[in-house]
Amino acid sequence: MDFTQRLLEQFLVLAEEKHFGRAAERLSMSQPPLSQAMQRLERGLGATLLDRRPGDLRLTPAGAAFAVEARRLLDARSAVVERVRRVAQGLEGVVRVGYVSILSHRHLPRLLRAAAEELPGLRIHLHQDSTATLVEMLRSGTLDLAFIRDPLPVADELVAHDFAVEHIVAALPHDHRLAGSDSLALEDLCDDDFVLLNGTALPGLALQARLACREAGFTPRCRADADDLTGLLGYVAAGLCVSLMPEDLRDFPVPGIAFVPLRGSSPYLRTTIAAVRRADADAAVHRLLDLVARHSRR
Amino acid sequence: MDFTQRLLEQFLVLAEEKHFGRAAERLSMSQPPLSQAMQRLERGLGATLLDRRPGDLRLTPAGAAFAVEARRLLDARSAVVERVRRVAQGLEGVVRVGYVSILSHRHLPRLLRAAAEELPGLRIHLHQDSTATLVEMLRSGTLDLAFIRDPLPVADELVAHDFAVEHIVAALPHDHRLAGSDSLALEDLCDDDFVLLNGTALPGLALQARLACREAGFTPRCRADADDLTGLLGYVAAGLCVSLMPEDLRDFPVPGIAFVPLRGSSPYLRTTIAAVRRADADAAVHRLLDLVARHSRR
DNA sequence: CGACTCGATATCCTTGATCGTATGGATTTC
DNA sequence: GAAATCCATACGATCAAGGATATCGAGTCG
Repeated sequence: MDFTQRLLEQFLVLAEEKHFGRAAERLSMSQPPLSQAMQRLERGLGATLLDRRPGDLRLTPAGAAFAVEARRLLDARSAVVERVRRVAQGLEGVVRVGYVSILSHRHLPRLLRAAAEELPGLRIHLHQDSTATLVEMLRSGTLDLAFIRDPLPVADELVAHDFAVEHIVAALPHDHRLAGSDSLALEDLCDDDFVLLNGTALPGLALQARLACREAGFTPRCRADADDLTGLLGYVAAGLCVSLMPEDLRDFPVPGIAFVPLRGSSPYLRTTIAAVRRADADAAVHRLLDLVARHSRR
Repeated sequence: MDFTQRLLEQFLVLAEEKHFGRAAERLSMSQPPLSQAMQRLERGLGATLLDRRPGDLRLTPAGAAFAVEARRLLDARSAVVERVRRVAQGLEGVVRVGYVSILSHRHLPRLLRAAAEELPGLRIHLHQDSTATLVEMLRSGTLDLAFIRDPLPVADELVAHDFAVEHIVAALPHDHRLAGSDSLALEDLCDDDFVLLNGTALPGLALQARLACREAGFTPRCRADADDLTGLLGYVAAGLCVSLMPEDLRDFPVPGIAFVPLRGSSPYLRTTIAAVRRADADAAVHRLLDLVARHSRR
């Protein structure tokens, strides 16, 4: 048995009207084919739905049950159509987003808020990992979108979109002579002991910190190095070194550390990009990417 | 768009196989019509469901969503067929049952237990009322089945089925000379003061009590009468009168009253019948009626 | 480059769903 | 009993679904 939309509709109208003639009229058809359709329906279901007593047509208990279920079937059907269309348009769905740890502090919550407001039907699965792993997941299809540091390793299959720029600030011990300044020039620190990343965890930052110093005309005297940011923070808080860090860290006050902006910004910034597969046709990904573009810091 | 069962099935098989050729084979058809069917489906939905890339066919997000929904639609559809059939066969549904108060104590629980066990899909709506009202509700279609006292008032549209017989017992004050007996003959009470129903509430019992006395060869000296059973019980418990009552009341011990069976049973009983509309085609009612017949006390 | 794979397209056929008009048969109503 | 009402039946027409075969075109692989 195959309930066509039409057949269900015919039954429902008849169940309302309880009169073949009137029902047929409402359905813009003549009465006999309606009779036949109802017979087909009853035959297909193997149950009598209508109690045809002369002068007053009623539903059998089975008919009454079917009227309820038929309405539900029709509703379910149009809900399915609606849902599929929304998914196809990217208004509903799941996007798997990867990001590097730095991003989590300020940009990601902002983005998630915007997405929840603009694309309430979208569910975003978050995954934090290293840039290299994220890129691999993106290529293999485990991720749909990744926020990573600027140099996109393999550009052939992936496309990058600017997302955010982030200034580098100096991190000084509280008792440093410049700790109270509004800003400083990087060369003011040329005689200080530095602690910098050794490049295993955040190669972008490690590189750019050294580049910035070279541009300022000196090679930083590195008294120590560290695997990650917490290592840097430890050295600085201990009052042993100064360091260079992403400005976002200022949102997380660390006892004993002062963050001071650098004057002259151009080389002293790092950019975060949103990368997606070039061939990705997922509409939800593109909606999200569009939102990312509109909410990106330029 | 009209999702035929076949079309959904085709899509689901294709979504599993991810290969037009194999899917067509599993569907016992050739590949081209399957291609066309999927094109029709996509056109109808207004969304691309399949990502046809050479050598590997995938579902788009919309396609994946539709695969889930299509499965649900098919399940819902067969569930509807199943449910309608069960209702048509009387295995599921609602039966509105009326009963007179006396019945509630012993027979009704027994019946409900049996129904819950044998016809678990059946819901029974209970309504207690007087015989006259029940009969009227039955005729008007507000009730499907009614348990009432033997004389069925209007037999033309209704049919009666024996259900239970109930003996009449003597109700004596505790200090009555026969209160301790195992049984007594009604004529032993010919000189006692009686309290009987005046016939407004339970005309059957009122009548049969008097008939029983006449058959025993005396007219009861009525010191009082009452509207209902509680009135009778009051008089008897007060030690003022004896009375005649349905044996079921023995299940509810009343302080100060002794119930003593009567010897010679034939006239001293009342029968409860199950009445239904003669023309009722509701399968559930007939299932229940059949169960009633099998569980009736003969 | 040629064979092969795989889905799309072209073309045709069959069938059943769906509708129409005309009519029959049962019941109610006046 | 005649008229009216209401649903079922009979019969014919149409059209789209659903299928088959043959072929094309794109991409893959040895």
